[in-house]
Amino acid sequence: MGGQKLEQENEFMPKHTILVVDDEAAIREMLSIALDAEDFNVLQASNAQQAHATILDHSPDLVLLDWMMPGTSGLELLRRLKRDEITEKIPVIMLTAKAEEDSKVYGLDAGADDYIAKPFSPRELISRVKAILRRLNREASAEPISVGQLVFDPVSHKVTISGGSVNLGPTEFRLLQFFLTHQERVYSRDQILDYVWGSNVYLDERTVDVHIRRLRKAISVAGHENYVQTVRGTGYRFSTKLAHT
Amino acid sequence: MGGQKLEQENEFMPKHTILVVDDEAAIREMLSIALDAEDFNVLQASNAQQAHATILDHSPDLVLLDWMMPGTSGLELLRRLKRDEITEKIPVIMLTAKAEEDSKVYGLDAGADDYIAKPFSPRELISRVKAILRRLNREASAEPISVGQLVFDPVSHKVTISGGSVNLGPTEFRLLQFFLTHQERVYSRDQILDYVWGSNVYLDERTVDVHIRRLRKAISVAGHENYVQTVRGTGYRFSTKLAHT
DNA sequence: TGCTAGCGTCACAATTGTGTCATAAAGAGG
DNA sequence: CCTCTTTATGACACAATTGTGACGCTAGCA
Repeated sequence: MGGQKLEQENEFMPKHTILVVDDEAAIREMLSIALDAEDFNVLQASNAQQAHATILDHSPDLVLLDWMMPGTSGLELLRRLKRDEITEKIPVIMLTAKAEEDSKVYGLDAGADDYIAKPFSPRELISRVKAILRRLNREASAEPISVGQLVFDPVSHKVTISGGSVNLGPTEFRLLQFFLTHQERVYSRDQILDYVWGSNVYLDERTVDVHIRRLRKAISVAGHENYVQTVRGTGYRFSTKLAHT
Repeated sequence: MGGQKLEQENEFMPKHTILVVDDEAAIREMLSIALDAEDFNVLQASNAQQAHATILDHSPDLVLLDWMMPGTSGLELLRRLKRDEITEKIPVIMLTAKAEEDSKVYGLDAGADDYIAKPFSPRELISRVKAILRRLNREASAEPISVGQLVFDPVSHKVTISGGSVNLGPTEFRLLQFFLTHQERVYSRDQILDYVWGSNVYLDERTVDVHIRRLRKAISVAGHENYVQTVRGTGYRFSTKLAHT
C-alpha cells in the first residue's frame, strides 16, 4: 500500500489554537465566530504588545495579524516574531486593508506565510488557514524526530537507537510515529485504535496492549521502553519525563 | 552521510539561468532581486507567449512559473513545455496563489518539479530552486557514482563491482540509477514505477518486485544486494547503512 | 525466418505481521 | 493479607506481503 495516512483530520485531534490580532473589535468578533464554527480555539488580542504576550503564553498554532494597528504595527510584530527562535516557526497570516503590492512584498519578505486583503470572506480566510496548517503538518512529518538516543526518520522509514537499527512491524512503526507526534498526553485504547489503525476498524481494545508490548520490546535498548507508559485505568502515554524511580 | 561526494555548489560552476514568469511586475521584481543576490542569471517574462519564446531562445536552467496568468495559463505552458522534447527536461517550479491541494496535484501531474504556494518567503523559494538544481546536477551528472565496491558509470553505461563488470538489463540499469540518485529514502512501488518506467505506464505493481529481484541478483557480489532493502508494507529503499541481523 | 535478450505476468513458496486468547503479574482498596 | 481489576506476556492460527522460478510474448537482428 501507499504511504502513511496518519494525521488525517479526525475528531480526536487536538484543536488548533489561533490568535486573532486586530484593533477593531468587530473584526475580531467576526473572525472568532467563523473560526470557532470550524472548531478552532480562538484567542484575541487588540494590540501588538498584548499579542506578543499571548503568543509567548499560549503558543498558538497560527496568528492572524492585522497590518495596521495603533502603536507597534503588525509588520513590526511580525519581524519580532520571526527574529525569535521560539516564535519563528509560528505561521502568520497578515490581514491588510491596503490592497497594495508593496505591503504584500514586504510582508512576505518579513516572513508572513500568507496575506489576505480586507475585506475578505471568512470562507476564504478559513480555507487559507487550513491550507497553511496542512502544509505545516506535511513538512513537519518529513523531519526526523529524536527522543533520547532514538531517532525516527519517516523519510527513510527507519528507526535507530544509538545508531543501531530497530526492527519494527508496520503497525508498531505507525504506533511509534503516533506517540512521537503526540507526546506527553494520555490516549485511551479507543483513541489509539482510531489514530493508528484508522477510524473504521473494529478491533478488540486489548489488541493495543499487544502492540504496545511489541513496540516496547523493539525499543528496549538503553531503557527507551520506559518512554511508553501505562496509565492505569485510562490508556497509554509517551513521555520523555520518565516516571517515578 | 553516505560516502560519495556530490556536486556541491562551487565557484567553478557556471551560473544558472532562471526564468521568472509572472504577470505581476512586483513579484517578478522581488524574485529577481532575491535570485540575483544568490548569483543566478535572471530572465523575466510577463506572459506565457513571451515565456515560451524566451525559453526557446535562452534555454534557462529552471523556470519559475505562475499558475494563474491572463491569456495562456501557467498550467497550459507547462504542458506545452513537457510535450516538446527540447524543453521537456527543463525543471519547472509552479507558483500558485491557490493554496489548495488540487493545484498541486494537477501541476505535479503535468510534470512540474515542485510547487510553491504564494505567498512564500524568498528564502524558501531559493532553497527549493537550489534543491532542484542540485538534484538535476546529480542525476545528469557524468560522474560515476560508487557505493561500496560498486561503481556506476552513466557515461560508459557500465556497472562494475570490485572491477568485475555487472550485467544489467536496461530496466535494471535505470532502476539502479534511480536508487543511487535517491538513497536513504523509501519509495512505494507506485513511485518507483513512475520514476523508472515513466508516469504514463500502466503496469502491475508487482512487476517492481521482479525487477528488484533481478537487480539484487545481478549485484549480489560481496553483499551488495543488501543495499536494496525491502520495507514491508511500504516499498523499497536503497541504503548504504545495512540493517543488522 | 529463426534466434536471443528483455520484459511483464502468474502461480506458488517463503516469510513476516496481526489479532485473539489464556494465563501470569501487578495495582488498588479494604 | 486477600480480592477484585486491570495490564503484561507468550503462544498460536491465519492473513498479508514479498520472493522466486517459469513462461509466453515482442522487438531487434543475423
